[in-house]
Amino acid sequence: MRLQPVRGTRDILADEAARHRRVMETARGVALRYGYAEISTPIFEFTEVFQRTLGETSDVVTKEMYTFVDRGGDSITLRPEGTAGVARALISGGLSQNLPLKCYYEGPMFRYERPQKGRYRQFHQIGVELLGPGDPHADVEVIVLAAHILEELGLTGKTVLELNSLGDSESRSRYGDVLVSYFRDHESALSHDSKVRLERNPLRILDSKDEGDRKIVANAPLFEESFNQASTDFFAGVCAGLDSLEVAYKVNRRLVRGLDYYCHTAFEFVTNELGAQGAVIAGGRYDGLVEIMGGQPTPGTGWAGGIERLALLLDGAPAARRPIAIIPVGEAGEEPATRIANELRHAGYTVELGYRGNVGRRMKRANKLNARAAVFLGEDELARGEAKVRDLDSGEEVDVSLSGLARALEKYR
RNA sequence: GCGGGCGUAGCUCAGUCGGUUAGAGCGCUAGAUUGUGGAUCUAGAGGUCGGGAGUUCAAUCCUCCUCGCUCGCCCCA
Repeated sequence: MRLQPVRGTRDILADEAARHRRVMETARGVALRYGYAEISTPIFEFTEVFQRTLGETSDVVTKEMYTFVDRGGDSITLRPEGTAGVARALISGGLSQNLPLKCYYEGPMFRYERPQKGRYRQFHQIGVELLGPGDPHADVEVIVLAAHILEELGLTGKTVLELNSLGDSESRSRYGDVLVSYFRDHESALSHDSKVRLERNPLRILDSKDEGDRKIVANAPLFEESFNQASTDFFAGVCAGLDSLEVAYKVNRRLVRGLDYYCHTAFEFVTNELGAQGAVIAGGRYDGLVEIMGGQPTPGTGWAGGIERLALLLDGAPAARRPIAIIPVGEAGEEPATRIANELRHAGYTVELGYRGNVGRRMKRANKLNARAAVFLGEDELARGEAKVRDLDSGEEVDVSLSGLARALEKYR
């Protein structure tokens, strides 16, 4: 038996768990204020759900999916991202009768990749989807929502919003042709990786990190040169919306999307503090997705954020609550201790009850847990129906009647 | 999937140019203190030196394989 977590998975405990929770609670709270309702889709779906929507040639499909055949003979895949499941729910749950659908989700995703800092095989995402509206206001809303979450997490200064447009499907496809023919002329000078991209995903050449590629890319035709009027107007609308709300962004004409269903808006909130894993929140518009899955054509826009990556940017763990330590003194205190701890917990206190050792040991433990106060239950006090309460910051001690204990501890809550 | 670096106690790390019982600090357990914390002193527990194979009289150290971590590439949150 191998006593280690599977590669790319890990146990998340204590401080790190607290940071994750802070990311999720902050995101959920902000999303609710924007009218987004929580949705929880299954963490596995029929394989086709992801195969169809992610595009047969994307890396996610060809080499990164956790796929297996279940006992009923169906091909099942652990979700590598959240959008496809939401789109599937929209169709199979009849939610398209009640558009717009505004939802927030959080939970684990799975990709079979080589782990790195901020990248795991089981990782966790928060995300929102806005299905129905096909106009730039919707894109502005989800971007502003993301910016708002980062603001509440105190990460505005550590991230930059990069923005681009891929144009509508007509413009994107025209641009694809122009781009492929340009790169064909320079094919011999392209890196090996980019020669492969040229066949499978030419847009990806634009954000290649290879020096030689970058020189060729510098003179490549730009997206907007292939835009029709509608695409130009759409992007202008998004920019205007962000401007009016004073959300800072940087247009990055090389920003593209790996997944096939994106159109128009593409954006990423990036940081330079996580090495190669710069993107902490990324998303865009995916008007063709629902139709590809067999539903009525439904525009959509949204994003996903990496909880691990966001948590890594957070400064410290949120302060743990300071408990009240209950300390039985001698045999006589043992039974009352559990009873009083129970009462105080029901009264809403965070209570720590040591399990063994003399008073000195228990005090050391209380101190290590950063307890705010200690309640001593000794034979003498109990005989009088009292307990001794010690303020662990000041060292001050007072005797308090057991019946008034909960009230007396109010200032240490 | 490709390339580089690294795996010695719970944590951070020494160390052995191949040689007997592998060390430190912190942490942990206990005592000094059977009714009072943070300090101090004392004692103790804790290691298949990541795993396997090879070379050798002898391997934690050298070689190979493997697992894991890490950085970069691919791709992506």
